[in-house]
Amino acid sequence: MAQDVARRAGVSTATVSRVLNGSAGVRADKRAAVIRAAQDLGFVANGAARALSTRRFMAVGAVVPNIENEAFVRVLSSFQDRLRRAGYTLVAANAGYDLEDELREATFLLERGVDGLMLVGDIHHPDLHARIARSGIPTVQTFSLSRERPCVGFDNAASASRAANYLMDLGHRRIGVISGLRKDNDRGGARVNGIVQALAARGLRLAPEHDIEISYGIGGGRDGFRQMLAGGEPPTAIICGTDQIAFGAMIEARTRGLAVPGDLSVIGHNDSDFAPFLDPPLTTIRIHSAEIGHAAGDHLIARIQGRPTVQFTEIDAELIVRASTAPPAR
Amino acid sequence: MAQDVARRAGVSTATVSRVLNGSAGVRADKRAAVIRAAQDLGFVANGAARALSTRRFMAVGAVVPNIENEAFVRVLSSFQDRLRRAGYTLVAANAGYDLEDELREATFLLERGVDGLMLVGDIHHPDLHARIARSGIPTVQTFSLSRERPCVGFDNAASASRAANYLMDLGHRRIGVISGLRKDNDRGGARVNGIVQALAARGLRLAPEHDIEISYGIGGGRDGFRQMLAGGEPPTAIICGTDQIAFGAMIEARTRGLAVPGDLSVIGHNDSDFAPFLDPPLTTIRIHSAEIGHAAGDHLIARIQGRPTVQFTEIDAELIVRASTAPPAR
DNA sequence: CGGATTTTTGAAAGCGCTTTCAGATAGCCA
DNA sequence: TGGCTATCTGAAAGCGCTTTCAAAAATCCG
Repeated sequence: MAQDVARRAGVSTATVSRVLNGSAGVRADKRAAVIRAAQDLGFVANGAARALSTRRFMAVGAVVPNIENEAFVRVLSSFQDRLRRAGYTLVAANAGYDLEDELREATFLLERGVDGLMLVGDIHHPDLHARIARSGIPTVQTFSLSRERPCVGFDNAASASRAANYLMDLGHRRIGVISGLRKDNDRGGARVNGIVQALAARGLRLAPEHDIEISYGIGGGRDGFRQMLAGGEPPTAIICGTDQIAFGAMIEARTRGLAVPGDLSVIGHNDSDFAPFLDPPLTTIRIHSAEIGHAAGDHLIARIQGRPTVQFTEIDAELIVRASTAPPAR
Repeated sequence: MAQDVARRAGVSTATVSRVLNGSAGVRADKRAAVIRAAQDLGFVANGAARALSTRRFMAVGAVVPNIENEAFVRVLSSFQDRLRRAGYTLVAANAGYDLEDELREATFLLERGVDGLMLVGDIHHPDLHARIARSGIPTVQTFSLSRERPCVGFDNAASASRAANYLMDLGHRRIGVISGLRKDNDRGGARVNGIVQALAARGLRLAPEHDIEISYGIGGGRDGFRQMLAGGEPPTAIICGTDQIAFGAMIEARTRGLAVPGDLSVIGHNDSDFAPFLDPPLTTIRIHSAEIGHAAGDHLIARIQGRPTVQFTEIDAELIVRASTAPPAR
């Protein structure tokens, strides 16, 4: 098809290619002729041929645990933003919190052809890195930090610790945790660990009946808190893995006649859209999704283009204090 | 690289290709040898070469107004589900409710190489269809119906009408609308039209001060309702373009001392996760996102593979009645 | 104005697969 | 076992670009 353009413009395909790729060294009149011809014909280069020839796919893959999860979507969106600017396409895939599936999806992307890959978290299928290494493309890990591999993320343990310390500073001693499923999820695990450590540092511990693991969502939060109440003395404060879980827990608390924050302080994670509008407005740990996505995108593009990069980027999470937390009742 | 496998297996690349693509007619022992060799070498076919050779990209594009919008994400997710089953990759792009941007993104996908394209809604840049036609790939329109082009969607006007009729059956006479921005958005427009028609059918009209257009989100909903109250006699019921808007309106109503549904009935759109958990639980129009995505995916795959399809698929939206609607106060 | 440079240009060689087509093998039956 | 099919297999021709390399054209300079 570049043939057609070449014929119409009275030049060779080599010149067509040069013009369309903006390389210098084409006389102005020929350049104009090519552009005209391409326009007239509505020429659209064949991406596969170009990719085959240049050995560049102009595409970057991303494998996230759940495309429907707000936190990941926000990061993907800002990630894509940066890719597009550099002329790259984002191809996103769903791993569904399962290492086998993640491996399968990543392999699929590798086969399809991508120039770089974004992954979430630290825990992967044992074969994943070998396979990526073999393909020779750069990778960036997001949402959690790593010493071994390039990453853009935050210290999940530290930010959860901060939340726990904040609650303890308010005077809470019985603190509970409702997290999403932690199997194959280093972020969730790290958060709980951070909380456990913070508690330990002040001589407290996370009671097993206050350590609840449920599936994500508002319904999960309700179930989780119900479960927690079933286990003896209730906590005076809880830290939830997401704002949805926190929302569910607050609903359940209200149903049980517990006032938030009077009888129960609640902290969420992610600062979802609705968090400031809950009743009471939810204290939560805000992840700077846009910055993570931008940094990850910039990093990957730079690596693909062979520019120097930093391997470790920490984007601090932030505790947003609203009205769902208060000192415990006397 | 298929070279390497061929050499190692002691066959030609033709046979390697045959084995790896599952085509019949390869003797069992050679087949096994090829599979072994491929495995040993960790062979991953070059997608570009394959695409160039087969003239198939094994990718499908989708351009949605906003990747961060729950309704679109859910459809994309189920759409992708079907594509993956058929071995296709989804490449999604953001149009941001702007026709120029949509055109640009669609063109980008076309260049990159996709075998099919999913679009949202009926209103597009005048050049879009010409460009798609030239590329010769099948397209499917989602979220709204069309007589001209293959589509999978629902009748936005009819479902909004249904909501209005339901409110009128409850006895409401002053009904307001808070919609998202309607510029270049046929769905929003159709919904308002549906409501206007339903009202007209019963001799009512939508007062201009009760027809509010705001940007999406909870904050938008609050602002919208505040604006509506500023315009004279308040409505006894409102229909909102999304559940987020409805949520915002409910918050604003409560702030103003209006009880829901006592003083104000509220209906949302989309049946978001949180809708059943609001206080009171939100009556809303549920869009069967998963079915839309599946149907759109199946349709496109069938077209790509040259199988017969139906051109018009209506997936009915459904009014989910919860507690945010009631007869108006006397 | 002729020769030395510099700038442009096109022919042709890939890129790594798939697929056709004809030849090689294997299988079958008399 | 020979002759004839039915199966398999590999050589080679693309797929539609990019890019190298050498030749052609334009420009420069003494």
